[in-house]
Order: sequence, then structure tokens, then C-alpha cells
Amino acid sequence: MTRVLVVDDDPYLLRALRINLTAHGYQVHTATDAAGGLATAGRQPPDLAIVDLGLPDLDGIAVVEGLRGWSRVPIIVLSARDAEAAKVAALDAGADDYVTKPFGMDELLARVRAALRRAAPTPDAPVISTAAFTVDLAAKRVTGPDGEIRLTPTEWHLLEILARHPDKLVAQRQLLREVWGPQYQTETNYLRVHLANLRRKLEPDPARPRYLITEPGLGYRFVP
Amino acid sequence: MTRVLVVDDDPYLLRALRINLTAHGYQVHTATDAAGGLATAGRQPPDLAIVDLGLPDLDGIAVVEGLRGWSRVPIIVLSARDAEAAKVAALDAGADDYVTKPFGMDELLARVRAALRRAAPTPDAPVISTAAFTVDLAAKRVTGPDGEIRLTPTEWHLLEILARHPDKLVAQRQLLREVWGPQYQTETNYLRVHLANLRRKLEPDPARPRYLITEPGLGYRFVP
DNA sequence: ACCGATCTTGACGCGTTCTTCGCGGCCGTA
DNA sequence: TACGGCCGCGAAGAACGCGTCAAGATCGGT
Repeated sequence: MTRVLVVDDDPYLLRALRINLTAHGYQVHTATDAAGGLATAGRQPPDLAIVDLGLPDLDGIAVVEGLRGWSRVPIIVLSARDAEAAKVAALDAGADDYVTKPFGMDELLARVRAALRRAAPTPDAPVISTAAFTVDLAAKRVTGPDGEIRLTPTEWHLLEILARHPDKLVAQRQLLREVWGPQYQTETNYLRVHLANLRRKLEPDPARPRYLITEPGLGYRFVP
Repeated sequence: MTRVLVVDDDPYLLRALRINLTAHGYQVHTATDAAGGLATAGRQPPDLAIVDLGLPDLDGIAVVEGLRGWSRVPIIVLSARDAEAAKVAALDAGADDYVTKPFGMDELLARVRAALRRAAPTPDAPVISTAAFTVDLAAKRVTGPDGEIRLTPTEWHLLEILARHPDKLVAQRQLLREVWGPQYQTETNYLRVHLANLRRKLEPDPARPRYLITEPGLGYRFVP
């Protein structure tokens, strides 16, 4: 079962979080201060941590730092509206997301799901092979028949997304959003240029692509 | 250098410990409460921890538990004569040794040596070799054809991270975060400078690196 | 307070990479 | 057949990233 650690000093909020998270199938551990939170995390490493920045020892950031020292567990930070500086510090320290109080329970649950989803795709086969080349996602390396193939950052980023969803159609918007950001979602010509460069480096016959397939008007597909 | 973390709320004792330990060649980090201690341990994992059970948040045991969650670092607990129960609890939680206050500094130092000696046999395969040099991760030493190569702390830290992931591409952000901290994630020029220095010390032809490879825009790769 | 080692910071040249644009081809539709 | 949408292609200038050097700034030890 997914284990969630909640560190908060407000007993009412703690109770509300416990009830809601439990109701959604999470196993909840709680602590009311930084020391207790870190100790609990040590005893029972959680799959996700929710940390209030306004702890009695004024040091929710210590929890983030303490966790980040040994764990990549997703951390969601709770903060009051005016604690901007602390929030930024917490994110710098390695927190993954933040929720400003007061917040709706549905929003928090959504962020919990998002954080877990983001963290989930870790343990996978990080090597995808085709007849023409091999993609090693962990080492960020592409090997062709003549040895290593050097990709530019953008090319690698595109290939990585496509390779993580083999045989699946990836929408143009999604590619543009993940590589260039939300405000570039219509610049489809970027995709054309960089896909062409990728094909030139990877495809045996770049003019007639076999692995990086265009689905006109929709997106692209990686077929191993 | 051997790193010792001391968690104690008594400033006099803290000072005495720092002076004595430093004098005996240990690198000392200190904290005055459980949260700070765990956070410090996360930032700079110690080789040994000395923890006073009588902390202001009454929870030295939390430090022991928090450390034991992710580390096998030897832990020596300090306790007042009458705190038998807490002492037992600390040992149950995973502490390695205890010293009853008041104690002689020589005794403590002896126990420190003993604890480190006991922990020493931690032999996995912490040695990575190339044709040009050898990296001993445990001993924190680099040996070249002409004997030992002296590295600065930053250089060693960088090389250590790269050597722990041979053949893997390590992202710039990750290097910056692990060596300098989360708020330096964009200072890529640090990497350029220190990598250049590393190459000057390690590479046969620093202008054409063979072991410390740059992947432009992405990060660096150590190829043994 | 001084000194050496180390780290930070800024500047420069150079090669690479990205962006941007125009052109031509393919295809479905009017 | 004409037309518009979409794609592949090539090329040019701009922007970026890297390596390098050298000058402060910082730190620890004497």
C-alpha cells in the first residue's frame, strides 16, 4: 500500500488529512514536528511526504533537507499564503510541489496523485532496442551500428519522450509542451525540424522513416 | 577526512567535543537539536554520529531512528547517569555504543576509534580503475601513474559522483545540486571550471578528454 | 594579521545548436 | 484543375554552451 507521511502541527488539519488520505487507500503516518517527522520517515520510509512549513520548531525546511539527504521521495509542502520566502526555500531544498493554505482537499489529493505518478515511472526497462539503434534511457545514450550517436539536448529530449511510450501516438502539443514549455504548443515547425534531424541521425533511410513515424495532424509515434 | 556529527544542546560540551575531535583529525559538524542534526546528516552524511539523549525536544532517540532509516553510520549516544530507560531505548533503536555523563574525553575518543574500526570493514567494490588513474571511493583517493593525485574537496566531490555512475550521463543539475546545493542548479560555469581542473589533473591530454566526457547541454559522463 | 590553497566570478573566442524563413511536394476537397 | 493545409528540406543568422584564463574573494591554518 502507498505510504504517506504527514508532518503538521495542527491537530485538526492532521485529522482531516488522515481521514481523507486513508479513505482514498493510502496508509498514513503522522508527526507533529520536524524531528518526529524525520524519525518516522527513517523508521518507515514513505512513498510520499506532506510537510507543513509552519511547524512549532519553525523548521519544516529541515524536514525537506533531512529527507532529501537520502531519499527522492516526492515531497509536497503546505504553506500559509504569506510565507512566500519559506516556500521558495523549501522548493530550493528539494520539495516537489506546494499547496497554499487554505486549500481544498480535492486539490491536495490531485497533487498527491500527480506527485506519485511522476515518481512512479522509475523502475523500468531503461533500454529500448530496434534493428538500427539502441536507446539507453538511464545512461542517456544512443548506440547505432557504428557506435555511439551524438544527439543535441533537444533531440535527446524528443527521443526520450517518444521512447518512453513505444508504439503510442504522442500528440504534437504534448511534445511541444514537455520540451519547449506550454507557450510553444503551436510551434509545430520546431517538431518538423528536430524530428528531421533525429531521422537523419537514426533512420537508415531518413527520407522513408521506419521508427519515427509522423501521424499527420496529430503527432508522432516511435515504433521499435 | 572522517566526518563526525555531534548533536548536543550543551554549548560547553559541544565546544569541548569539537576541539578535541578536531585536534584528533576529525572533521566535526554540529547541531543543537534533533531536527538540525538530521538535516545536517542529510546534507553531509557523517562517518560517525555522537548524539546526546537529553536534547531540548526531548528526543535524541528521534535522531537515532531518523539516521537508522537510511544509514548504518555508527552512533554513540551520550546520556545522564539516571536516564537508563532512554539509553536502552536508544540502543534498541540502533545506537552502537553509549557513554554516561560525566565522561572523560579520552574514553570518548577511544570509543569513537572503536566504533569507526568496527564499521571499517565496509568493503564493496569502491575502486574504479582506468588506464590513466584509479579512484578509491572508500579511501577517497585518486592514484595516477606517478603516485597519488591531490584533489581539492570540490574536485573530489564531483569525481565521486561521476565515478559512482560509470558510463551514465549525470545531469548538470544533479551535479550542481549534490555538490553546491539546490539553489545553485543553474551555475553551470562552476562545472566548467572544476571539470577543467579535474581534467588537468587526471586526463593524459586535458584538451581532448577521454574519461570525463562532456555531453553538451546535458551533463557529464565518466567513462572508465 | 598574514599566507597559501581553494573557490568564485567575469570575460573572451569558438564551435555547436536552435530558431526562423522560404520553397516545394503530397493529399484531400471544392 | 485549383487551392489550402500540412509536411519535409535546406540554409542563414542568432543564441547558446563550452573551455580557458585570470583576477578577486574566501577560508583555514600559522
